Amino acid sequence: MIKLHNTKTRRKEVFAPIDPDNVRMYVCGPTVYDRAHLGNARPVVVFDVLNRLLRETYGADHVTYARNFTDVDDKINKRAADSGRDISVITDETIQWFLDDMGSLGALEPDHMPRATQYIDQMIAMIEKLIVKGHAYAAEGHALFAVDSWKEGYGKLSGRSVDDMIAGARVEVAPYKRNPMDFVLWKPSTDDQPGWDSPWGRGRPGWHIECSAMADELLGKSFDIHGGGNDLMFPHHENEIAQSCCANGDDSFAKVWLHNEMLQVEGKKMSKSLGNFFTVRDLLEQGVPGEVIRFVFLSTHYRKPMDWTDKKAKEAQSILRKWYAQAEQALPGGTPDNYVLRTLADDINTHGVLAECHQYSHADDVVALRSSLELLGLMGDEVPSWASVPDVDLTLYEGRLTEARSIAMVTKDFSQVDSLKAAYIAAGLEVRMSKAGVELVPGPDFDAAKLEGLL
RNA sequence: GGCGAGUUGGCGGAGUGGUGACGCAGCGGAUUGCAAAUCCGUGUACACGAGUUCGAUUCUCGUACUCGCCUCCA
Repeated sequence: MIKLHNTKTRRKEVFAPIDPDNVRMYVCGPTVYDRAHLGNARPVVVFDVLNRLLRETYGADHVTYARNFTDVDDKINKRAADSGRDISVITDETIQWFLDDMGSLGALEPDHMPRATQYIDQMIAMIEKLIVKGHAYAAEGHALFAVDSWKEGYGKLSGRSVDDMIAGARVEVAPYKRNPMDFVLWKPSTDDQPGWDSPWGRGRPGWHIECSAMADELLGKSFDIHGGGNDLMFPHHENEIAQSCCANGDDSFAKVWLHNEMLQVEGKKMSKSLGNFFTVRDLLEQGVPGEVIRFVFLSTHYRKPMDWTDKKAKEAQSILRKWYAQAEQALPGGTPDNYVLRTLADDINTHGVLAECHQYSHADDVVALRSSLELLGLMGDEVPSWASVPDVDLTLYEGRLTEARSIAMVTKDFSQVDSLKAAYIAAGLEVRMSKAGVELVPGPDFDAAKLEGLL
């Protein structure tokens, strides 16, 4: 039994799919004009975990997950104009970057990854439908959604009314708008901007219509889950709902709305406008493994703000290193423990699963540990190379230290032992001495070159 | 100004109407030639005020503070 916090009702609800044989989820993807910053990655990881949970629960063949790429947008146009590069070159490149970076975080690719530019016809059709039904109108080359035509529904998701919003509105005041809150479905393009022919002239779609059109095309008029960052709640998701529900003529569209909280840096939201952002690629290049980033993300519940700190990353790295060494002893593909599944099913309580992993690790239950890590997407068929223990034969070095030690036991002069030990530690080895003998274990900073000449 | 989310021990961070996770760090001990690793033990934490209740950190209301959205943003 999966429970999810539905933004629409502001409550945690038991999730009951419309059709258990085809559970459908749509998540808002990126606008592709630049490398994804770390904040962009949070929803990707959150909904990747949910996707895995749904697949585990309903069967991998009974889940359809769609996430879009917005490849028509003024930010892209600006990037093209500034760099002199072709729009398609920029979007193709950025999409591949995104997939590579998110792949590094262990995110499975969705079943559908529609690009907005491939669904222009569907968008135009939906806008025409809205106009026919009196929910939209054409004006000066634009097509606009008329919020007054759906006053009873507009603003419900984000808990505001049309009248409230107009009071403190900071929206663009355009003479062709009937109501200041009306938003653009279609806008005219100049000759140097990308455009498509439409009943309202050559132009391009507004931002929100693509998600409505693509979700309709790929998932149907009603589907189960719609997700994204909570900064999209208004206006983006509100506008999507308005478009889809009015086009469909009922209150269909997504049943459950999920929103993840923002990622923060130094207590402030990471965002492009604040300039306090860094990319996933930056972190990977600094040597922070994708699994570590994922672990840090999963250690905070998705509906709470999360501060990214170096301390968390370091802690995550050493915990994962320890876990991988244990999990390696189990076979891949095990069935997740029931308790773990129940925990994760409780509104995606990833932290709870990690807490359970600590218990498994402590009890050395390598089978349960491995299946849990796999469920969270922290482990595949193999231990990540950064965490795997180097395959080196240290027998001779162990013998050398054992010998020095047994002599010292008699002479009580440990200087030779201490200097050997120091040299081994300097080479990144962990030195374990006990009555049973000497054991050397390569640590994260192991450097075989530093062992030369020590025999 | 409007709307929303949040406030848990040194830090991070779950959860619960009644015997108060877990991780990291700290402290004490075992172990060790000394260590490391490991193991055992250890913390009278739930912003404040009022209410409901036999009993609230957990429910309700209010106050303060923090954060987010209302403009491109995940």
